[in-house]
Amino acid sequence: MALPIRICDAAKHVGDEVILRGWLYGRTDKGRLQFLLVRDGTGVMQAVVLEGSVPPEAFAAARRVSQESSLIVCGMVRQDRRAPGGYELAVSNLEIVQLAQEYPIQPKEHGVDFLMDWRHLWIRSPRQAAILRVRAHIIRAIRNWLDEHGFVNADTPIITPSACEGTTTLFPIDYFGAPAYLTQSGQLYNEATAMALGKVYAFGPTFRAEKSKTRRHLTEFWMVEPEMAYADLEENMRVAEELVSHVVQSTLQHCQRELQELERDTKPLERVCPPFPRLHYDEAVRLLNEWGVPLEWGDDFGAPHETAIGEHFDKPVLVHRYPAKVKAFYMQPDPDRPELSLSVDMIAPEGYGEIVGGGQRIHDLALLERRLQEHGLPREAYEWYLDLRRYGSVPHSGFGLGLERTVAWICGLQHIRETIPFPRTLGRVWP
RNA sequence: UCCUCGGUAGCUCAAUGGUAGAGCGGCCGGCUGUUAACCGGCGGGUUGUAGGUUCGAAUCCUGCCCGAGGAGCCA
Repeated sequence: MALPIRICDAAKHVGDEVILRGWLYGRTDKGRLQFLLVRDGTGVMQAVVLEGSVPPEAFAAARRVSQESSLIVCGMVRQDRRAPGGYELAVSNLEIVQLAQEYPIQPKEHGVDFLMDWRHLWIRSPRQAAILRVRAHIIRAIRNWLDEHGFVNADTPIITPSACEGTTTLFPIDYFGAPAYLTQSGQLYNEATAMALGKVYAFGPTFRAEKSKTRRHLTEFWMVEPEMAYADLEENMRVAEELVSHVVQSTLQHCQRELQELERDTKPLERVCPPFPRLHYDEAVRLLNEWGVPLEWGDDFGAPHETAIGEHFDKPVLVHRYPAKVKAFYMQPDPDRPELSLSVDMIAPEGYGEIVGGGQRIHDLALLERRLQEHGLPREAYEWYLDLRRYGSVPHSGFGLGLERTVAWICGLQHIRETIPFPRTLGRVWP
């Protein structure tokens, strides 16, 4: 009896009578011979329908089935080097589930705006589906590594009460008449859960109302944010490089088919293993000026600086000890040079920019209070955060890894908007 | 917010002040090995929008709208 199979398992069923349930991706009409490209979410397979080998009504269906119609196809799997992918289905019967209307997306070049308007259908294309499968694997790899290394998943709220660092980059919402905001980071809460559980991570969406219009920005994106009690900057960097290396190697191992579909050159990814180069901020400034990308000591990196650093190394680079004034208020100062912070950014190779930002947090109550004041932040909003320094404070560190930037890098994509099923960017909240 | 480029058929584009076109998709017909097939036929337009210049504007000028790339911004 014929059994339903998934196209990704077709090679295991050569000679078997099977059932494919999917959608018509494409076709070639040769008259008495119909080549139907059927996709089922796991892959695409050619189904060959020959007049006379199927009931007349099934052949009629094969002739009129339109792109993206849903259909169920029965037949025998056979190996044939003429078939895309090497396997095809010799069809014995076929049934249209729903005959699709004229499909707007053709298998050819389209403009970005057009495709984004049809994003709910665009994700059916093999390339977009491959990206989403890689994204899913990367999420799994991140969770697996953290779970296996003693981190407890403790998610932080998406609705937050106060505008901690100014309201311009926050999306305000009406919380039963009171102002509230969508989170831009779970970090402050992670520090609380880390004091409760030792090593934790939050993994969820974050929101930034920045008017950024670049290939690296979304207004809604996902971050994984590990936080560790009793960890210093060095341990933080070790965890970041091991996590990123694991994610890359695991993706190479499990997503060969997808990376091939994306035509990703995997050689640069194969090199991604510990240790990553570590670059002191002082040294980074010196090198950038040497390379002709001027940067004054004390300034933060812009896109050209990140690109230059990424281009000069064949692994992600850990840039550490940025000047305190370009980093957040809670960054622990370098004990030897208080004008520097114990901060770290990881810059991905191949021009993909910053994928990790983090550092060691201030654990001293008095210093943290002083920093809040210096940054002009409302103390009342941070009382609970200051409590973490009143009740068993310890040195601690953590970082945030941007999921979409990581997916874009590993997949080798030109734009971050393809890394999430329904991207939210400046000027697009639809569909 | 700034800079640059763009907006013509469902899609991808052409027409460089003088009759708005092609390819693809769709529809009809043909073909037993196609690979974004091929061959023949058929439909498809308020040239983003509002003004201006001109005998005449898709084309030149101005405002606005929308989009793309980049910058700034971005724990």
